[in-house]
Amino acid sequence: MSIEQIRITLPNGDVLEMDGGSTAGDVAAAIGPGLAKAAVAAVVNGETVGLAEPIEADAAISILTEKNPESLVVLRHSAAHILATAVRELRPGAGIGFGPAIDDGFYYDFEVDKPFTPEDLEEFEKKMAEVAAADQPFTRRRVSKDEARELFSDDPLKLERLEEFDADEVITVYENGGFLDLCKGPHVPSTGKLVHFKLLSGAGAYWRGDEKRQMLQRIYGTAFHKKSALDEHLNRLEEAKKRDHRVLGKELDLYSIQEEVGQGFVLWHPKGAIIRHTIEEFLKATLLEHEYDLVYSPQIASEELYKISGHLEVFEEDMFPAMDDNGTRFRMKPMNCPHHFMIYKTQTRSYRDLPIRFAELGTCYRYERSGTLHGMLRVRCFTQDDAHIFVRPDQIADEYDRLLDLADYLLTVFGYEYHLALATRPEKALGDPAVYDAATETLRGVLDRRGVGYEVDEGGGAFYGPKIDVNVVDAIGREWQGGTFQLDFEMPERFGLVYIGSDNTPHKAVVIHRTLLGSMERFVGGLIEHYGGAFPTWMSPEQVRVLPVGEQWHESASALAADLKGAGIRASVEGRETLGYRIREAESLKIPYMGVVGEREAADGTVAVRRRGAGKKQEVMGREQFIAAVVEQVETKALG
RNA sequence: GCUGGCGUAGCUCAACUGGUAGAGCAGCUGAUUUGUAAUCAGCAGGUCGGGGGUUCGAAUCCCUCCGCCAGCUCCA
Repeated sequence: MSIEQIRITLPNGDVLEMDGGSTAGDVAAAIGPGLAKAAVAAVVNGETVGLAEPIEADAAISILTEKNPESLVVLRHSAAHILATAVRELRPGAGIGFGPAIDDGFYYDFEVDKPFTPEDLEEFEKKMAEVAAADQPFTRRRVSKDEARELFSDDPLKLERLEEFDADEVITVYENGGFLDLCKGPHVPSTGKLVHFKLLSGAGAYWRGDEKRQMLQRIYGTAFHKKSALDEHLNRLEEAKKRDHRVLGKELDLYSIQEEVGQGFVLWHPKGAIIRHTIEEFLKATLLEHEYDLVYSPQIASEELYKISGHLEVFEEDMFPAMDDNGTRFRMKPMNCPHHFMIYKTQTRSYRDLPIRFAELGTCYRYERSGTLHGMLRVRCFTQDDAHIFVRPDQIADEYDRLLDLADYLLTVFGYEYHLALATRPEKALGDPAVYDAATETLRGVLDRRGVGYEVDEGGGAFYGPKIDVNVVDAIGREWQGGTFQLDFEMPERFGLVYIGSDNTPHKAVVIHRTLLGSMERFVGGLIEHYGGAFPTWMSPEQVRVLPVGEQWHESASALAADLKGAGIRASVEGRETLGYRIREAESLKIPYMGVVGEREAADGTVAVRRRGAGKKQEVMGREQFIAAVVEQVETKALG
C-alpha cells in the first residue's frame, strides 16, 4: 500500500511533499509549530477552508493566522455557530435560520415564540463563554441530501434551504458539541478560539429577507482575535453614538422633526440653515464655474409628466397620493429629471450645444415607509443636489472625467475620503445589452485611466444604464452614500431627447443623472456626524464668541465683535454669568473661536484667543491679526 | 409597512407591586462683576403622546390610534 504524495506550494514559492489526504493543519505543522498554533484557517487554491480539510491533490496553500483579515470572517462565522449552540442549549425548541459573518461581526436568526430580551442576550453570552471554554472541535462532514434531510428533520428552515441544493451538489454539515448545522464552512479548529466577543443587539428579521415570510429573531454580535481590537470596536460604537446627528442636532439647535409637522419633514433652525446656506452658496458658485446652468422647477406636476417618465408605473408607491383638481391629477415631484428634460425639449439642440448641464437644488417628496425614516438621513422631503447632463455618446468619457474631478474637489473640501464603485448591467436591463455593456466599458476605461482603485458592483447598475458611485468615508471610518453618476439611455427615448448632428439628422442624446453631495438633508446630517458637531470655521453657525472678563470690558468686547462682523464673520458677545460658565457654554456649542477681553487686552487692543477644544492653550494677539486669521480660515475653507 | 422596545416640564431623567408627579440643566427675577469648562437665591413651568376602558382611585392595568428607537425591507 502506497500513499500518494502531493505537492503543496506555499506563498513564498517553497514546495512541500506531503502525504495525500493531509490536512491544512498538517501543512501548518510541517512548516513549524508556531504556525500550527497560530493557524485559524487556510486558503487552498484560492478558497478559504478549515484546517481539518483533507487535501487530495497538488495545491497552493497559505495558512491564515490572526493577522489575516480573512481569518476574522472565519472566527465570526464560528462565533455565530457558538451562539446558536448556546441558544439551542438554553432554548431547546428554538428553530435555526442562517448565521453568517457580516462586516463588523456576525448574526444568527432564530425562530422562537417570544422575542429575546437584553437579559436573554446576557444569558446567551455567558453560555457562549462556557461553550468556548469547553473547546469543542468543529468537525465537518459531507452528507447526501437524504442524509441531510434526516439530520435536520426537526429544523424546517434548514430543510427548506436543503431543497435548494442540486442533486449532485456537495452538502456539508458542521458539528460542535452536539450542535449540528448545515454549513459550507470553514470554521476555526475548535470553539476555544473564540475568546473576545460580545452580543450587541436583538431584532426581528424576515426569513430570507422576504417581508411576506415569518419574522425570525436575529441576534447580532461581534468577535475579534484580540481584546484590544474588540475594545476598539466597542469604543467606535460609543463614538458613533456620541456623534449621532439626531442628538447633536438637538444639542446644537440645528434642526427638528415634529409630529405636528409630519414624519420625515425637517425644520431647519437658524443654525442648521446657515450651515446649509453656506454649503449651497459654495456649491452653486462651484457649479457655475464648471459650466453648469442653474434651473428651477416646481414641486408639483401633472401626473401626465410621470406617465411619460414611467415613474407612475414603477415608482408610484414611493410617491405621495395625487391631488385632484377637476380631473387633472397632480403629484408632489419624487425626482427632478422629468422637469429638466422638459426644459431641454423647449429648443432644438445642436451637437455643438452639448454637453448641456442643468443643475438644480431640487426639492423632492417621497412617501418613504415609516419604518425607514431616520433623522435627517432618511426623510420624506429633501433637496437634492441634482443635475442632468445631456451629452453625445462620444462625450461620455470626457464628462465622467469632469464629474470625478469635481467630486474629488468637493469632497476634499469637506475632508472626506472616498471610494469609487462601478455598477454594471443587471439582469432586467432595458434596451440592447451591447449598448449597455459598451457604455460600461467606457466608464471602466475612465476609471482605469485615472489609476484610482475602484470596486465593481456586478449587476448593480440601474435598469436604464451603468453608473459610478462615490462612497464617502467619514472621520471614524464609516461609509456613506455620496455622489452617483448614472448613465441613462431610456429617458432620452421616452422623452425624445435629441440633438441635430453634423449630418443634419436628429440623434438620441445620452443623459447623465448625477448628484455630487446627495441631498442637503443627508449631506448635512452626515457632516454633523463626520465633524462630531465641531464644524470647520467657514461653516460654523457662530464663528467667534467674544467674552468680556467683566462688565467694564463689555464695550471693548463689543467693538471687537463689530469689527469681526464688519469682516463678514459671524460673531457675538456674551457677557452674563462668570467667565468659566461662558467658556463652558461656548465649548459645548463647539464654537471654533473664543476671544477673551479683559483689562490687559482692552488696554493693549489685543484679544486672548482660545481655540475650540484647545483648553487653556490660548494666544494673545492683536485684534487685526486675529480677524485676519479667522477670515483666512473662512476663505480657505480650512478644516478643523 | 413588519417584529420588538419606548413615549413623564424646553432638554436629560426619577416616581416600590394602582393612592393623585419630582430632580438637575435650560428659562425668568434678583444678588454677585466675574481671568479660562457650571456663583448663589427665588420664581415659573407638566390635562404623564392622543382617545377609550377597568377601578372608589390610573403616569402605573387593558384596548386603540399617533410618534420615537433598533433591526428587517427599501433608498438621495
